[in-house]
Amino acid sequence: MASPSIKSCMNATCGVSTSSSGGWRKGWALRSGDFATLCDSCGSAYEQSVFCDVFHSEDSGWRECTSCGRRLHCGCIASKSMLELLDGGGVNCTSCSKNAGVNSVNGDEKPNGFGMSKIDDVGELQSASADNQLTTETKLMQLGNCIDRIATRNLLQLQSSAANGSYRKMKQEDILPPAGEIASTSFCNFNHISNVSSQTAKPEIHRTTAAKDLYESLAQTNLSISLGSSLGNPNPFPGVVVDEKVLAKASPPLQPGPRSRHLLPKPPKPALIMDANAGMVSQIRVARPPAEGRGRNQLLPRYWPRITDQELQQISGDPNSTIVPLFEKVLSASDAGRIGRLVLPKACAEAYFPPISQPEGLPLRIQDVKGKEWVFQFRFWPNNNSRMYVLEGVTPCIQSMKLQAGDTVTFSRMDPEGKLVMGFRKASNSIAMQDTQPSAITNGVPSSESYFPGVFENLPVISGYSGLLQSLKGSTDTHLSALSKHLHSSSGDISWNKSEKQEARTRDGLLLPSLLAPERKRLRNIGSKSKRLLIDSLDALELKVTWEEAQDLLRPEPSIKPSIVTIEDHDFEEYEEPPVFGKTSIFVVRSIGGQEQWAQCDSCSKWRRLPIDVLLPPKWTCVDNAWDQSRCSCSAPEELAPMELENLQRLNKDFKKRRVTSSHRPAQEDESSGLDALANAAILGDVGEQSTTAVATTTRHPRHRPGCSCIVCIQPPSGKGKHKPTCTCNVCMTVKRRFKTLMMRKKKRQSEREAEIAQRTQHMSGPKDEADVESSSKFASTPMDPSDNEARSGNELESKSQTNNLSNKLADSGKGHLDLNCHPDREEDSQAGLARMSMTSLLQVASLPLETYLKQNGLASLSEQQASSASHVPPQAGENGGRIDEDCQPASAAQEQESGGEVDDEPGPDQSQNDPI
DNA sequence: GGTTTGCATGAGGTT
DNA sequence: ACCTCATGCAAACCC
Repeated sequence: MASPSIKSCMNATCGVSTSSSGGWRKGWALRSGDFATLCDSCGSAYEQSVFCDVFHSEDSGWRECTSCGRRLHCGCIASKSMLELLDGGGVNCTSCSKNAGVNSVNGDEKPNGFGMSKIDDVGELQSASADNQLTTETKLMQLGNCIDRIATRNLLQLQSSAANGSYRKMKQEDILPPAGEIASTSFCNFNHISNVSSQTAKPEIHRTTAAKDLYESLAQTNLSISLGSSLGNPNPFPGVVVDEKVLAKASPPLQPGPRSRHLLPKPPKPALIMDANAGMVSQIRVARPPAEGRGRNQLLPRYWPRITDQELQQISGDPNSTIVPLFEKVLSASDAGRIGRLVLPKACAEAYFPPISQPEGLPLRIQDVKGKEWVFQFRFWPNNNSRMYVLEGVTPCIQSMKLQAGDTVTFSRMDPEGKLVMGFRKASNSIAMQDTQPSAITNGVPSSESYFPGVFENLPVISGYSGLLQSLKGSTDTHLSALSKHLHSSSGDISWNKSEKQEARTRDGLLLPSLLAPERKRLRNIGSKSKRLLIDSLDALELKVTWEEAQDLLRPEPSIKPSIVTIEDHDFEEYEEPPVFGKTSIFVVRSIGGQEQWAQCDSCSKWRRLPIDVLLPPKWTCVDNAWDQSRCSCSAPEELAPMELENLQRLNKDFKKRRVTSSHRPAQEDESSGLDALANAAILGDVGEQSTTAVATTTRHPRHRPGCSCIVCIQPPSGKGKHKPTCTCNVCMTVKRRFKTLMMRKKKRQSEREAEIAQRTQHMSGPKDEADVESSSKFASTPMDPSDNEARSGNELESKSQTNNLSNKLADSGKGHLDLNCHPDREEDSQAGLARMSMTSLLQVASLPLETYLKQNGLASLSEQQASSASHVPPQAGENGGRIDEDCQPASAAQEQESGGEVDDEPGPDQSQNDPI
């Protein structure tokens, strides 16, 4: 009961002195029942020496009457009005009107061990009185509870203050009471539990609901706790608004005091249930110092559970169960991997999980939010002079929760039962964002992603919490995710992420500024520790997508011509200026009309023809069409003929589709891009006017515009080389065609020669067109850059020259370009200078003759095919036999064309595709 | 050959 | 300087 104001740890090696101001002792945790005291610093227990004079302790959200031992949940009980805090640190229950005396601790506390002793009725009142009956363990737990309560009280106070609008900027760290304080309490429970061996949680207890509730409550609890603790206010009154001053003062003391070393043998303590301060629903996610646990002090802020008060509140919806947030951890790649091992923070493991002396550890039963119980092997590995704790067999659980690296797993304890509850929070972007922004406030609600502890540190706490949603990505979401459901419903402000919905995460958290600080720290820690995660998670994907998209929009300055650099016989474009962003457009090359650029209005979606050298801004509408007054309004009809429009749209659609797909199958898609360009070009040509060629935008490298057929762009990405037999990417198609072509050629060589001759003859007339086409195709190929578009299709060489500008392209028309596509094998093909023909020529050929050819051969469908899949390989390989060569060689193309049907047919669309060879 | 298990290593963080 | 923990690695184990 009454105790000296100052006590020193009797452990000679510790000697930590603590003062009991207002009944609050720093560095000491009360153990239940026996009145033993644990030194938060060294973990030593002194059963006889130190008595806690103040038993008024209140776990967050819970208050215990020091007189009658009744426990009141502020959430369910109207609150503070029901309680009366005593200066001495005691709490009086207004219902009994008894003075809080010293008594305290007695049994009221509910032992929470892990499933150990349950004090069932946590509900409103628990009679501590029963204490007598309580076993020592129970008592211990109670003690722990007491401690927790104390912490709670502080928290409550803080909360109340917050509620009152007296928010203060507080850094969690500062504000939060030393984890130890709180932790110790809960801590006790765990230990206690462990000792008891009743680790296994008791299944019966309210699972699902409880879990959810718990989570929520936890969140709240934590918050409250953190607050309270942080405050460290001696102020007993929860309801009382705490002055900033007080808080400030409090905070220091509260701050984590000496950390006990894990190594120190700490007596198992019963985990205390942190009662959520129901009354205070804070939506803010706060890193809450662990309520109990011997090692709570030791816990790094990053492991502090971050649960919003709301969450906790909701979780604790069931008055009978209290959720005590224990700790959380951001899953690392290893944790989320298939190994099935979840590395537990040592401090957390030792503080909240049953003590284990053998590496084998013991099975730990943990219930997930859904109420499903999982059994993990809690064990450790000797590591240097320390231990590495792990939970084994977590894969199923993690998978069921769909967790991945970067997501956060939260461990809480459901008090009455002492059952361990596992929650999670989707990190999604969070990780990546951690360091980044505080932002992400959607509709006033910060996205979980935005949860950045650090960010908000300085922010004033909003009384309602609701206002502040900070997304600590990791933190909040985790617990919340589980609770999210409740939260959503309950508080519109905060949307908890359901594990499944990443979206949710964004909103979950409201962080108290004060708490935020710790989070920040935590974030820092996390960031540093899991840098990989940043990239691994969804973020990476997002980034990738963004990048791809960006690529599409990257284009060289229209007015800038690249310089051609030849490296190992390959020409590459070099631009002095960096690429610029612009709206994706489609370039169409018309044999007759030259090149055209088409862009779709962002407003009416109509396609408008633009000068080829125009570079559109990301957002472009008809109104911006300064080049065609007749179509500078969305009301103006579309210029394209139905067929053309259809093709154009199809092309565009394909392109987009490809892009999307590419994101998932980068390798293939990318590869095909160049070919596709040709295909597209061919398609357009087919459709609209035979001569038109459109090239879808694709770009693998910022400097290689869409349509670029350089070896870099055409090559499959390194490491991706595996293409399924059914792969229809341009590369594969090309290869196939080549093969067929070769075969075909061998068979028909002679006959083909003749045919070639004939074709060439035909071609003769075509060359001009080709030239146009080539040039055009180049443009076309590069949607982005008219100039650049060397036909993706193929020839880089040509493309090189072509790449430059349209003009250049035109001029170049593939002369002297090396055809990378050419097969060394195909000596034949390459033989004639035909090889040099280049993709461009192929394109040309393809575009014009192809159609005819296709029609002749019934290939008309090609265009369609292309439409369906630009990369589609023409089934008509047979015919293509010659074609294959085409791909490789311009010559072949010529041949094909010449051959008339053969070459042309495939070439049609395919050719374009093939061209890339 | 693939997976699991246990330990070792070392970067990063904390004291 | 020390501690924690994510990850790598190899032996053991399993299919």
